[in-house]
Amino acid sequence: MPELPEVEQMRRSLARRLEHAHLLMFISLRPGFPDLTTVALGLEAIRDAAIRRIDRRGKYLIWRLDSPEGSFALVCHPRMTGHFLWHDETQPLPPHIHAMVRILDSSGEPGLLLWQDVRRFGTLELLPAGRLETGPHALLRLGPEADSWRPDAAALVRAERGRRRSIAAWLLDQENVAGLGAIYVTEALHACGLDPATPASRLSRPDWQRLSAVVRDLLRWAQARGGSSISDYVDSDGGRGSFQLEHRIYGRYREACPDCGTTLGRRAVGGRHIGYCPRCVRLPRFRHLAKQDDIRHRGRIESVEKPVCDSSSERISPMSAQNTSRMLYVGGYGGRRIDPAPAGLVTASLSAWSVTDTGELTPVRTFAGVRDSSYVIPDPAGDLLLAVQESGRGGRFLIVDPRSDSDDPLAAVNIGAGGPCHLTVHGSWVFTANYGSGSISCLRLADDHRQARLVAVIQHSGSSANPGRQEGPHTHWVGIDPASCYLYAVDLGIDAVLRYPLSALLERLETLSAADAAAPTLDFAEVRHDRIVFPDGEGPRHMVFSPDGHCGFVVTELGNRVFALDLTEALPAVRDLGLAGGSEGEANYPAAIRLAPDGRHLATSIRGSNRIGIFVLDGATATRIQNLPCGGVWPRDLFYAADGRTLWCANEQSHEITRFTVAADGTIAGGESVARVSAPACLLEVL
DNA sequence: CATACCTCCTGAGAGC
DNA sequence: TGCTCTCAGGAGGTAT
Ligand SMILES: [Zn+2]
Repeated sequence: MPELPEVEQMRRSLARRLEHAHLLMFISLRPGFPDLTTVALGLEAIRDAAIRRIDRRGKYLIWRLDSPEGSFALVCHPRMTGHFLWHDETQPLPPHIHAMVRILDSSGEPGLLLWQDVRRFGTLELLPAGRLETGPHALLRLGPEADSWRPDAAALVRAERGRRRSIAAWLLDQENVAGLGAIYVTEALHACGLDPATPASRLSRPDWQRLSAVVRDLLRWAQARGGSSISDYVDSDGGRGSFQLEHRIYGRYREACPDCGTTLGRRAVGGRHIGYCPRCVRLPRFRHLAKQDDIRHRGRIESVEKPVCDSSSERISPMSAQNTSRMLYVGGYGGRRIDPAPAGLVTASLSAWSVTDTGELTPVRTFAGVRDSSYVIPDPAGDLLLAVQESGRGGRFLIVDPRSDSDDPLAAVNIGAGGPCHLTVHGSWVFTANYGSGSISCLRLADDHRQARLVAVIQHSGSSANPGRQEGPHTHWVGIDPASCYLYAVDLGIDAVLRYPLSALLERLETLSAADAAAPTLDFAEVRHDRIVFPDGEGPRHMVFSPDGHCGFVVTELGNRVFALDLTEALPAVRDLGLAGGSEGEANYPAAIRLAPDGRHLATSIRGSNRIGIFVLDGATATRIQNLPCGGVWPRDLFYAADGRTLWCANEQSHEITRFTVAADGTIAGGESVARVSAPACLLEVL
């Protein structure tokens, strides 16, 4: 199975129990496999082998063993199907087990580990530690680890000159980069718009830089997801990865390209196939095939040498922030949701754009140290930005100084929960909505707001009607009403808006904060709140308040509706105001709902049919007056400029910002693409 | 030498 | 149903 992320997952899983364990016996079950016999005999001669560490190099797993006879390395290569699994001896032995390892773990418990390898290509060998550093082993010839591959691009251009092999063959050669295989080569090449058959010698210096950056990001992202689990592959603890759900090209031969719809093809490389999209490739196999009109028609870049912005580039243009009064910040998943990269595409997860009087956007800078910022808000107390970072396991709260020369946030604070997607601030308190964990993290800002500390996590629980999306709580939005009476939390997973009386909550948090102990997790049942219940399966997502704070409007992601909440009631009921946008019968997943600065209109973004709905407010009700195409694909967020004349739309899947002009009657027009930025997820315009 | 092809295996799924 | 065919997370060996 495994490529680097999967072998790394195997390593982590094995290390949990094997590190500091003792290897008691290695039993070969196949007398006919000479390699296994050799390992068994070798280990028989070593008494009392302590397992110091489990390492990984490329796709090799290395058990580091210490014994009175010296140090040894058990070097394992899983090839296609080899892997270890823990065995319960009361159960029958699974098929294709070729060896067993008896151990005594650090707590004195015996364990039996099986080596299973259906196709028998995997290898196990025992080497004296010295031979790892010197011998002729292939392990010694491996190139740099793919997840930290930072090549000297100029040297590669020089080295490849005059050679003919394809870039796919080059990447698969473990002596160039270690750890890549068919999956990640396929995905990385598509992300770079490279045909697998392109000769490696055709790559320019920026091409190599971009390719290596994409490879690093891809592998790190895949590792955070536990790798790819195809068919029934599991790690030694039975765990599955989830990156296979994000394969865009691999395993989709003859299906439609997720980026352009063209039927995917494949190229034979080294006896197997690497998929690709014939239309998305920007660098064809041979230069003479690149017809100018074809390239123009496709809107792709004119020259491969044209510099491409990636997340490691510091400044996009030297223009400084203080020259312009309006600034649009775009947050999102720029580092990882990758694309065939048209010219001018900004791939940062947080970027700043100056807004001219005519509404044009000019990139000012990126923040390379910020990853996956799913939501960004201003700190009302100063000039800082507050954001949440939706990273693999533990989410983070970020404080960013947009004026700083540094690309790194001032602070990145663990929020004790996963998948944050929204946040709000009230004085020195920050609350994050954690979609992944279904919780609210409460953090206290330091006096200068340049640092923060996690004080408590309020954990929701429950589920609702949609088995795929509502198997548990998924807190999607948090906010405080204009009168500062309640902290509202919209939970998509349990079909409810919860409102926590703010003064009581803050009092409790202040007490916890003063105690200066580790942040506790509070069951939401133990924190006073009202529960505003939605119809089953609606999946409430985002909310806005009417200007007087008496009324709330909630858009539901699963039901595609807008609901009104009369917040002056002791227990508000929800009132259905109709479709958020699009049409009945379409698959629509609304994302944003925003109040226009005139206080009389609402805008909704409709993912699916890619529309924007405009509502006119009339007291506690709202009526939809427009249902327009958003100009892009998958409108994830909207933002009204402060003067109310412009509405920005972040199109996550077409990687662009579209712009609408807002008339005095609240209707919008336009939808032209004004900026290319990869996977935008949130917008914030400040003056 | 660099590069393309073949091989070592078993099982799953498609097509007939 | 069963049969044949192709393909699968890899890499080492062998012809050109
Ligand atoms: Zn395509």
